[in-house]
Formats: sequence, structure tokens, C-alpha cells
Amino acid sequence: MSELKSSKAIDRVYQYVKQYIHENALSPSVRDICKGAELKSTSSVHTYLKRLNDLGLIEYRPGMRRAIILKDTIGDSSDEHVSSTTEHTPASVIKLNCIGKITAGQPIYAHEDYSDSIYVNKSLIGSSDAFLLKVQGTSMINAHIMDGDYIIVRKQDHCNEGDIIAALIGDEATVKRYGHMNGLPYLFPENDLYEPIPFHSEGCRILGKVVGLHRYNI
Amino acid sequence: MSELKSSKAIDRVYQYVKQYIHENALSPSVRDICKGAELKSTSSVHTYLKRLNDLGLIEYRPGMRRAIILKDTIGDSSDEHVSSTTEHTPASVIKLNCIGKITAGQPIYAHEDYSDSIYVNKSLIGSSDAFLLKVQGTSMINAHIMDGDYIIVRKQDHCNEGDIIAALIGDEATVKRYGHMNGLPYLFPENDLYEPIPFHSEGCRILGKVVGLHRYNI
DNA sequence: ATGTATGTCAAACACTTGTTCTATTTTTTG
DNA sequence: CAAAAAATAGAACAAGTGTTTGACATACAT
Repeated sequence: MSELKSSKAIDRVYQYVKQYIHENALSPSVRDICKGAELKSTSSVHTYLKRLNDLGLIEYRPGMRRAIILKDTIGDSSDEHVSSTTEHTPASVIKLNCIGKITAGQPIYAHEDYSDSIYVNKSLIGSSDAFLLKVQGTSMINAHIMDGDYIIVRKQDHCNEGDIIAALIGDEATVKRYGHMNGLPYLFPENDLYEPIPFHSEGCRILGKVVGLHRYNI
Repeated sequence: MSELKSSKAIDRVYQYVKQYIHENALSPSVRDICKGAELKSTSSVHTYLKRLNDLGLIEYRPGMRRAIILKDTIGDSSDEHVSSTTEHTPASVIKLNCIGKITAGQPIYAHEDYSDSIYVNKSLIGSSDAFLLKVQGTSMINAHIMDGDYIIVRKQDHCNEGDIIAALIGDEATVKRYGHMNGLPYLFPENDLYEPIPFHSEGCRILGKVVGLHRYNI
């Protein structure tokens, strides 16, 4: 509609693809995009689609018709003018159930009382599995993780130096920063009142990496 | 794969379409469905697609490639065994779009770059309207609100002593703790490096109360 | 200025894929 | 059991659509 082709062509292509998919729940064809992005050649669109694919903004299946899918950045969307709230949820959202306690024998099992749940963007956890933990205590306060916060843990059995992870020590689950001291692995609380915890004894296990945090009691 | 074609063909077609779309975020072609539903003729599939469309279970654009979209029945689900994660989202979830900047004249308008969005539980904001702000800076670090966090703001024009609120001072939006000093309202940063901001001049306005926080860069 | 990269276009090509037609098999009905 | 209806198959058709090629213009670098 706008007379001026404000931004660059690749940007118009991306915006139009997003808009089209949101409006039609269906990928546009190259020729659809031609019109929408005000480009007169399918070839141009084709070029930009390949580039957007390389950039990781869309996923583009060569040869397949109407086979563009959006690789959502945290949140993305673009839905419009609905004051700022909309219902509807795309398939890119995943529900995580809260897991609360650890018992001796078994690994983790769902908290009985009330199983909280939270919705997070799929892109956050990729193709892995993930779960939710409610933080108890203030041992990570210097990392600005508070008592009562929910942390999103992406399941994995390894991690890098400095990662904040959820781990199992014996039969207790904790959230700590992972690191080494004198060549040995430790879990470091982010609170001067607590001591680093050796992480090289029996029963030490990495549950996953903390990739998100939700707080609702402010 | 299963030897027994358990149910009726039309049912297999519907199930496979659902499965395919869930797995690929993309509509299957008629020939894809042929394989998936163990039918040997595209004609058969075509028949059933038309019928499913009449039944209202799918929406089917004649002529368009890969253009089947699911008309989701209230709470179909059926998804499986993904331990602690499930797709699908009930109506109790609301999508909030991120709002970033404030300009002189107008109140708030959407951030240009990319409008992030987040899904939160409806119960959090009640019947009010709400929006999202991305935190810039560390002025609230003592309240453990970090740079880059997303805060969820429930729109309201009043607040209580001690509430953390989003407010407008002139043409700038800030997140601060609301309180009084010497009988006059102030906005208190939660960072010793910053000074309280008088909140009793022209252009001071409460935008809403901070009711939630999401963090994704940990 | 000259050469190179980049953006854009037009047209042609080839393959995917929706659609249709007719034939054959299976099921239902009377 | 015969006739009718429904289900399925197979093939051919036609349209939609991704892809390629080559050309031209513009911007950028040498």
C-alpha cells in the first residue's frame, strides 16, 4: 500500500513473509512475495529467500512449494494493532511443567501439590527437552536469581565453564554456576554467604543448563 | 509402517495431515498424504481432503500447493509422551508484544526493529491490558532486574507505596520503585549509583505496575 | 575511467502438485 | 444374487511454482 519502498528489498521480503504466514497460516509463494515486497522478478525474491535462509531467519526447503517456515527469534511475531495483547498461539510455543522435588532413589518426578506450568518459546530450548524448577533460597542472588523465581532448564549432560546449571548432588537439586578450582569441578553459589560445592564426588550429575527465568512475585 | 490399516481411510488422512503439520510446520502435499495414509492414488486423497474440508476439520484452498490448514477444534491435543513438555496452548495464555520506546508527543508506540513477544498466563494480568518492556540499564539491579530482561507491565494509573512500576517522565519510560519522601512522590532506582527522581512535576505519569519478569540471556 | 560486485529484471524451463477422468474393486442395498 | 453405490486405483492433464540463465543498471572499489 505504501508508496515508498522504505527499507531494503530483503527486509521487505522478510516482513512480507512473516505477515503472510501470520495472516494465512500458510507460506507465500515466490510470486506472492513478488507482489507483497514490490519486486518484479521471481528471481530477485528467490535470491533473498536463499539469503534469509542462510541468515537463519527462515527455513527454506528447496523445490518444495510454499515451504517457507519462520525460524522464530525469541518472541518474533509482528501481529498487529491489537493494543498489545492477542490471543492465539503458534506452534512455536511450548508448555513446560514445573518439577519441584527430588527424592532419594528416583531421579526427578513431578511435584504433586500443584503443577505450575509456563509457556515459553520453542526456540529457547531448541529440539531438546526442558523443564521448570522453582528456585528456593537465595544462593544465586548475585546472579539475580531470586527465591521464588522459575528457571527454565534445558536438559543436557554437559556444560561449559561459567554456565549456570541445574545439578543433582546426591538427592538434592540445586542451581549453581559451574566452574573449576585447582583442576576440579565445583558448583559456585552466587552468594558470599555460601561456599563452593565440590562437584566431583559420587552422585553428582548435571541436569541441564538454565536458559530462562520467569518471575511473577514482584 | 503398521501392517494393519486400523481405521478408515479418511481418518488416516486426517491423522496424517495433523501429524505432518505438527512435525514440519508445513502442509503435506497430496502425494505425501498418499504415502502417509497408505493410499495409492492421489485421487483418493483428494476426495477425502474435500470431505474433510466440508466437515470443517481442515481448511483446504483449491489449487494452492501445500495449502491445508488445520481448523483446530477446541482442545484436541492427542500429542504424546514428551515427558514434561507439551505443545498446544489453552486460551488462558495471552500474547504480549514488546513495546520499546517513547517519543515526545505520542504515548507509546511499538518498537521498530523487531517486535518481540512473549506468552504469559492470563491470570497474571487479570482483565486489564498489559504490555512488555525490555529493560535497558542497571538502575534496578538491586531489585534483581537486569539489563535485557523483559518486564510485564499491567496497565494502571495508580499504584501503592513500594510498588515497582513503569512510568513516564517527560518522554522517557523508566522502571522504578514508587515511594514518598517528605510527603512528595519519588521514583527510587534500586542502584546506589542513581538518585531518586522527583515524580511530581509536569509530564509524570504512571504507565502500570510490573507484575512479571522474563529473562532469556543467562 | 575501468573493472567488479550487487541489485533487479524478464523470460524460459522443469518439476511439483492439484485436479480430473475413467476403470476396477469392494461394499452396501434391495 | 444382482444392481447400485462407494472406495480406490492409475494415468494423464494443467496449473502453480521453484529455479536458472542472461542481461542491464547501479554502486563500489581500484
